[in-house]
Amino acid sequence: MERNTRQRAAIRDALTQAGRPLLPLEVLAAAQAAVPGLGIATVYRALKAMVEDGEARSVTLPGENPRFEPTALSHHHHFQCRRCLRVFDIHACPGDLSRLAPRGFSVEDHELTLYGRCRECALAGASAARAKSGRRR
Amino acid sequence: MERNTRQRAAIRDALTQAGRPLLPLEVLAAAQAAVPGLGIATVYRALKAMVEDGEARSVTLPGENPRFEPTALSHHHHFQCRRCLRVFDIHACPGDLSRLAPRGFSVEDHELTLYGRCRECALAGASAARAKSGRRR
DNA sequence: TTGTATGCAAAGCGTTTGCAGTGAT
DNA sequence: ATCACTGCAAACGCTTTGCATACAA
Repeated sequence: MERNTRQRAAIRDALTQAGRPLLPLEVLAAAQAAVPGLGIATVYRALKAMVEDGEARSVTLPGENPRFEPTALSHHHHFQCRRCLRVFDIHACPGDLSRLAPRGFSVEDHELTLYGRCRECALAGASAARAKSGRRR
Repeated sequence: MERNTRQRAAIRDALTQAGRPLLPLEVLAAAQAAVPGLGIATVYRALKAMVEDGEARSVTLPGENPRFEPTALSHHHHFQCRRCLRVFDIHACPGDLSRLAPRGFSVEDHELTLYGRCRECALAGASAARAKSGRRR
């Protein structure tokens, strides 16, 4: 039977309060605020258990280690900024994509990641370009 | 300057002839047909160089190690079968997705993965009740 | 009391790197 | 003759696991 420990509560809270997918080390850091002695192995074990229970899922972007997020979130996608590398949740969806698959294939699910610049980095890049070229937008 | 060695030729051939993204170990196995003594470190180094040259790119699916494919392929996406876990190329694209991003965000690119059943596994699943004859590969 | 959960340290695994020898130019 | 490339093995970083202890139930 599964037990309610301070550690698991802290880990669960860290995930739900983040608002973005977290790396195991980020979960550790956040949860250690509530449980100082928390070890990384416990984080991995708890995350694994939560994924198996369908309580959490992992999100893996190319070249990055897996991040974790609560499954409770409604269907959504991700945006990674190529400048600051942060990952954002996107609460929009292209909808049904089954028409893209070859005939005979059945599509059950999809995952979409957008790449580009987040608002902050788009502004930073724009002003950098302005300064460099000596022109204004 | 970059040199043309048997090893790199074999690795490049393995990638271009596969028709699907390959794991480093799969590249090694395929390329060893041409260069028996080939080492895994050489594969990693060659793949890294090819990615930096824009000749190849890596594809990472959740819970899987990175796979590699030639960049020469036109823009496409991937389909992973949840039964046989094989990854297929999809030569279709939902098109412009910039409307999905929050305001202020600029979208430069996107990556899409569909999940479901490939043709074979869809058929196998349908007949699984009467015969346990599901074949992979 | 019973047995799961925890923390620590060691082990695993995929990937990277140092080094001396090899081979393309 | 250079000097990038290669193979081997050691090193690395992230993740998992073995084990003795702590603590929910």
